[in-house]
Amino acid sequence: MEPSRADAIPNPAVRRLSLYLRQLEAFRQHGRITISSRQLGQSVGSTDAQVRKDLAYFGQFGHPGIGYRVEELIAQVRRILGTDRTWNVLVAGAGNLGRALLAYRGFERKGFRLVAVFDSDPAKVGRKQGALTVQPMGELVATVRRDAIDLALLTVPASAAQEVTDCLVMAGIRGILNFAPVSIVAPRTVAVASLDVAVQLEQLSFQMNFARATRTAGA
Amino acid sequence: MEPSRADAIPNPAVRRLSLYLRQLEAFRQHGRITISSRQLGQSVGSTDAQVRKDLAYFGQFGHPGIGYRVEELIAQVRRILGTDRTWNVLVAGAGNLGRALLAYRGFERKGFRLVAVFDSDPAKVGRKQGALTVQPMGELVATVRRDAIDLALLTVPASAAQEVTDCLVMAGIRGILNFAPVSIVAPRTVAVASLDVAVQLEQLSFQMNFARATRTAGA
DNA sequence: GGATGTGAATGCATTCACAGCA
DNA sequence: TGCTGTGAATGCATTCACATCC
Repeated sequence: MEPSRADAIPNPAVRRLSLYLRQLEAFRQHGRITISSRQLGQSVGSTDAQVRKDLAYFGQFGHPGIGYRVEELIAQVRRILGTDRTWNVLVAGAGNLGRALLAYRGFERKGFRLVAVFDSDPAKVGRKQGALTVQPMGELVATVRRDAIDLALLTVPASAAQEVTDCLVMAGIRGILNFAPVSIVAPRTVAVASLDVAVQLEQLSFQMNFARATRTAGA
Repeated sequence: MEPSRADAIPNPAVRRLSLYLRQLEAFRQHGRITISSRQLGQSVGSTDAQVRKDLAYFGQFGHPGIGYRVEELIAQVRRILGTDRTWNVLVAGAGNLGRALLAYRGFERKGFRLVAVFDSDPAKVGRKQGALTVQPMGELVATVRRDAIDLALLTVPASAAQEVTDCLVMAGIRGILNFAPVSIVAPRTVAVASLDVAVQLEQLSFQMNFARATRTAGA
């Protein structure tokens, strides 16, 4: 079905897939039934050829003369990204950011369910955080296993990031989204992505100096 | 000094510059005086040649036989990124995320000072948020001018993102970091970067399906 | 010896442009 | 006619490898 060798697929293409999906969902909400590669590309600041090429890495989803059927393409892209299922996610770190993420009700619709929250601070353990209760780190392994948790949002302070990462890896987590402003190291069997606000601000700062705004394509 | 045409500089190089800076600050904290391109590259998961090439776009900062002086290179990179000064930043949207960002004390050190917060909800206006008081949107123009604010963190719901963006642009903001899970459009004179948690989770999801973890280089 | 800086070579990603289908 | 899918051509970014300097 898909090319079995994922390294044949340009990484930038996968990033754009997420953006296409976001736009497609917006188009669906507006009642669009079909959409051309040109329109989809324009909506994410890209070209028609780019859209077609990106999608073609994974199969033939379009209909010549018509374009792409919105509903159908959403399903395909979700399947490709692996969000045609629900991933269970934990939050490591019940600070301001962790709590803000827990309160956000938009992940479920995207295929991610926040099912647990952990903190090493005894003062925070036991507190209710929405529907969830903050658990001590000691329960990590058991909870990950019991609730079949695959992903972690790492929202601890920079100083604790690596230590907690190691715990997550031990517990069997397979993917980590790191919000701490440090690099973390994990075995290559564990997927890691990072999201550092300061880094993005620096990119903006640079763009503002050289007015040639090259527009950082969404992340 | 720098090449005057910023489009001669690969965009990925600028992104890596931020990561180098983060590592350099860590090395400084550990007391390192000099560092080689190899060591710096390794610390961000890159190669020595890549580091040298990236830096060489902006000048000659190294010392053959020695490497780079940490303190000196930090200063240079900050100058390149434009964070050798302090940018005044506002937060648009005093929801959970906005408040979490306001509470974070790490931006100042990086050259970004959060100086104002706005919300359209009358119930939130007037509330204290740390040192700041939530202001109504109507005061946007005046405050941006008075406090010389250049950058905005956009933390409003998706449904309001475009409308508030338009207000920010009107008020004279020159850069926007968008946390809402939608594309926003702004004049090309305004720098825009986006930071969508769901998008990053999707990238992780993809990586986890094709175990060939290509490791999303920090953002 | 141990580093940098940099042209040249390679490898990727994007764009072009067109055959083919509805 | 309108649109996709795709080889071929282009353009960018990364890597190599070496002259150069402390």
